[in-house]
Amino acid sequence: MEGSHTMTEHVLDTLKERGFLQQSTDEVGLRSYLSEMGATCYLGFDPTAGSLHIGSLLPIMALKHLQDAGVRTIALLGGGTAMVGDPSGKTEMRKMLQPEQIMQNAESFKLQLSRFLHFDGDRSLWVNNADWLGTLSYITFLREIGRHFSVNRMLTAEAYRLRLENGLSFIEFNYQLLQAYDYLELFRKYGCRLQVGGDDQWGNCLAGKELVRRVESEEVHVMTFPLLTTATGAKMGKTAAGAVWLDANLTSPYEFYQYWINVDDRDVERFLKLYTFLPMEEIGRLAQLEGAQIRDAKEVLAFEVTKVVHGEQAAAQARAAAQSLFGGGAADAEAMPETHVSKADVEAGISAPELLAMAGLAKSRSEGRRLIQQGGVQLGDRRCEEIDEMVGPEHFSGDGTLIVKVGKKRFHRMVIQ
RNA sequence: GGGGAGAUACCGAAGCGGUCAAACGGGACGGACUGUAAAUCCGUUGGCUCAGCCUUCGCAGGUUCGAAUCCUGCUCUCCCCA
Repeated sequence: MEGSHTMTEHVLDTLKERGFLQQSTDEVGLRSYLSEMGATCYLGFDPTAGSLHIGSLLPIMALKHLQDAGVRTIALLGGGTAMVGDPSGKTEMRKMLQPEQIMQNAESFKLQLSRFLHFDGDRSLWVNNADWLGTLSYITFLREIGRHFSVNRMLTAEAYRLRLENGLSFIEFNYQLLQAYDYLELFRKYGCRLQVGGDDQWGNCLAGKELVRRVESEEVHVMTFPLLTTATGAKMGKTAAGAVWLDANLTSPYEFYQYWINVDDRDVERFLKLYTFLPMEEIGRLAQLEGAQIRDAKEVLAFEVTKVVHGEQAAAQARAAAQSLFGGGAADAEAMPETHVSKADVEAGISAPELLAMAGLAKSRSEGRRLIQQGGVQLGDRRCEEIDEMVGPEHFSGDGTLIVKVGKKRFHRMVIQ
């Protein structure tokens, strides 16, 4: 099963060795399917947020691997299913979203995804399940699809057990049927025989597989990816500021890069395999590094992932900024987040806590005040000692900028305008 | 439809008339130590014109010198029975 003829390695082996495979149905059948011409797989995206975040990046990476191996990929946008809401893994019903909101999210998803998957021609498709779910007739749906689902069976599923304790509304109980119907639809329309997704979707995916078998008497496949938690047990991609988004306007390339630099030592190898396209030999070498040298591996990781998401130029810029900020040099920090302040305000003097609040480095002046009291604030190259220190023109350097540092690694640039 | 339980700060959870800006735990943040890591230790964690003041304990009223704590109504959640 090793077969190290690099060029012709089977995608399934690639995915396995990089740690993508969590569960799959009939691996032998799946393997041969993926080798067929015209093999097609789909991945669903839930447009319940305004942007994709790191959590969605893992399946996207997997999809890239599949695409590179010649598999046709379909990105399914859950415009219809988002109207219902997936109860999997949730302890309570999530807020129902407004249709307009969903549509808007869908648009930005498409834009973001097109960075990774090129929706051109027939190789990579973009579909929205609102197109077929939206026009379903309730009675018809119940008669054709609903009758294939056993409530008894659904209730024994792990995904619902949790909710049985806290209450599960009927609308959410229907989610699985709709998702299953998606698979049937894509099988019929595109001959799609593989659905991939996060492992929390295993149950929903299987429901689709079953449905296709019952209705069409055809075997289709399911493959899931692990749901990552960091070595410290936290959910992937969560920071103090919230999720790590793929949208540069929500999480700047610099912050994005920093997220990866700050990853736990124990996660480096795993993440290199999953989130970069570096060859395994290279990753193996980086994984050998020990002690402080692990930082080099983290730099490679951060650079590569940032490159995948934001492009090489942004990645290089983020790296340069990080190196100058943490390497001691006072070099340029283009990629650092910045805030503009008016000349008049600066001349009048801005209190230090106020400045922190303006820059978003503190949620309130009180918080800024506390940060200063705790010695966590640096204005330019001097530590701010007094909570009522006034920041005026003399704090800014010749080019009218002032670098404010909070804690060990949050930098912000104030610019006089 | 009937009966019961409950809604406290980011989360979990104490408090049941004053000493409550609200115990404790987790998380997060700051400091020390380091390698922009982990672990550990110390500190912080409503707002403000900050040794003082203002607004918070589901929402709206009420009792009281005084309410997160008592009363009334409302909203929501959960459980049991139908």
